[in-house]
Amino acid sequence: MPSMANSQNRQPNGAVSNSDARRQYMQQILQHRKSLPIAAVENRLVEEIRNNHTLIIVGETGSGKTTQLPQFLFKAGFCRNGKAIGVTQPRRVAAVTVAKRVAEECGVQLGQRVGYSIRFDDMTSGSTMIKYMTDGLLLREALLDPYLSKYSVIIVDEAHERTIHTDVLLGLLKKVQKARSQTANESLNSDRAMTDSDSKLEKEQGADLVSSLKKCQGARIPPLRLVVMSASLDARIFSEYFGGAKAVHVQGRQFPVDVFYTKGPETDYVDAAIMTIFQASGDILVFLTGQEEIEAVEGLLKEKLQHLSKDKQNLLSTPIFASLPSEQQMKAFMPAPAGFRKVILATNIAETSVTIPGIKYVIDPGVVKARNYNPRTGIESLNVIPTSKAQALQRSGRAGREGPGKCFRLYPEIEFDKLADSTVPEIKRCNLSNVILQLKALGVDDIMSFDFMEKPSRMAIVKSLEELFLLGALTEDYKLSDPIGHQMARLPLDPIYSKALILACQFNCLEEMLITVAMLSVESIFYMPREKQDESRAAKNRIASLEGDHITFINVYRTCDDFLAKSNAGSSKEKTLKNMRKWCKENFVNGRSLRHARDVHSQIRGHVEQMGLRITSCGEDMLLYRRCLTAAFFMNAASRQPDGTYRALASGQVVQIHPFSVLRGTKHDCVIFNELVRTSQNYMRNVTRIDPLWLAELASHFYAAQD
DNA sequence: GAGCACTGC
Repeated sequence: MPSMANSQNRQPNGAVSNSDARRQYMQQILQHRKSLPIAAVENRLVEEIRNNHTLIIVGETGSGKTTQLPQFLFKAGFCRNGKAIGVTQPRRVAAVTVAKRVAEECGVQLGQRVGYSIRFDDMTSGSTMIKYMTDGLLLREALLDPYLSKYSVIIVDEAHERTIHTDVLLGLLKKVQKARSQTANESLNSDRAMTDSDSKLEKEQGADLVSSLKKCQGARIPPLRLVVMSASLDARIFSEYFGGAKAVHVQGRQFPVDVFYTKGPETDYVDAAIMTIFQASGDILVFLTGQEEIEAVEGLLKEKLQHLSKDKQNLLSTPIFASLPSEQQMKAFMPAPAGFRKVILATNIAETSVTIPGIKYVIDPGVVKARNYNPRTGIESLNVIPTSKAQALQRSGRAGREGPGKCFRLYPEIEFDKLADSTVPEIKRCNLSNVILQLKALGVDDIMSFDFMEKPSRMAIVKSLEELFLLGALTEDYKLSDPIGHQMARLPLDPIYSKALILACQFNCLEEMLITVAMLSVESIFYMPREKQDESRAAKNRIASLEGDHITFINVYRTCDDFLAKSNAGSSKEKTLKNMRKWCKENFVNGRSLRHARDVHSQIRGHVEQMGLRITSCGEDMLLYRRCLTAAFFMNAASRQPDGTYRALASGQVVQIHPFSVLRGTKHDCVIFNELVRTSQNYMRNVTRIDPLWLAELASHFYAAQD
């Protein structure tokens, strides 16, 4: 996409009037829109969507589908009934940037006809007709409006990524679609928008389809059109899922990327990557598995450069990974100084989440660190595994954004053929408690027979149902409990954190627990660069609580709050942000994470207040607070064995305190933790010491059989 | 001396 800065405020030499400049600019935009591959099939797409309930669009990168299709549909009158076009994205940034772009193309103010809505940031109004949003947000909307009645069309973009939200959303949309065509028919077929396909669909459906959705009595909602957009070549799975829905292919526009393979297998891909870096001649993007590996390669590169002649030292390496503070991430986006070439050492973040300009070469070792979840043990693991074919293609595509590029895959071509076509959908790799709670709140009682695109294992479903039951969210017959289950479903948190809040109200420490769940809901709070390990560790120890990580989080949150209150009473928002950045830097706290935690905190506080829970503080009585933690996280308790190891009480597994925990190296009889992660060993993350007697007292239903 | 890929409500 050519960069077209908004020229509205730029008076070109004063020679052209403002309105002329604007006209010229709009003309330029129109030309650009017409040149997109999708423009050639506008009429056909509009017709297909008019005639089909569901349409699958396979659009390659650069086809313009995300920005153009909603505009086509708006123009074709899909909003005439006052209903909006919703477009979902897996990522926040995408929703925001695309909405901004489309508002500009339409010549309207963002938040008017075109807007976006993501968590913490709603840029929509009553007049918004094209609404971009995250898929998770639309799922939340469904809790309040089960028919999604304000939309005439929903476009699910990037469906090939198969995030857990996309998968659940597709299942839900299928249901909503059927239900809505039924209500449309119930209204005496008076809706002229009814088409043959609507009545065909109505005949196919069972009588009880609507019964699981809350009935919207007397309302006449027109049928819902659904468009599933995917970049994967395989449209079949989507088409089959939607009863043989029609699929349309739209060409993309990318520069060619030559792909090279190694002759034989590489024993050491880090070594091979470094060799390849020195053979390429432009800006390079190297995909590595994690922070540790990136830092190792950085070190090796520096070492190697020192042994080269001066004229060959013009290489600048920059790391980028998610937990890197944003100021340092920015360095990857800056052009290298004249005469230098840039090597970006990146994790998966550079696959889809960020696009680094100027990349001509991609080095792909063919591995990725991926999360896996074992429902039996409740342990998450991070393993280095081969990428999928789709992932390899995505990576190589990063070299062809601005011109022809090259991709070096550090494995032989026959290995590529052996790779899985696509990555295992997230829904098969994670804990389902949250998803199940939401489905239950949407009226889906029988999870086992819910029409998932890809069904999670029976074990995973059963385990999560069990967990929700133990938390009191479900009754004995696995129905959503009242009020606890309903309250928990309303909170945008892991169910166990929602439960902790409800309990904290009874323990009079809701203020502390609000901070806790906010801090637990965000990415790592402490930042520990390898080269400043001692300094960062000292900073952490200054603020740490001997009781454990939970109280340490409260300390961090409150200390920063106090600092802000003292240093900028009454000053501007920018000043506050600046002060916060300063405080974070001095204390080796990740500013992005802490800001995020403050956002979560205020959002959740709002929800909790709305539920009528009283926010009280336990003051200095942290014993009370730890008892409350015990009551909430009783399933995650571990006790120390005579041999010094810890054993998780629920599963009996040997576990250890995570090296990042403030309790690392301490010896307490009993602890609670938030999650189990398996890397080189089974680690408990976020740990607090408790009295073992509290377990029997506060979670007798779980520990009844124990002495 | 150990060790957290990436999203999202």
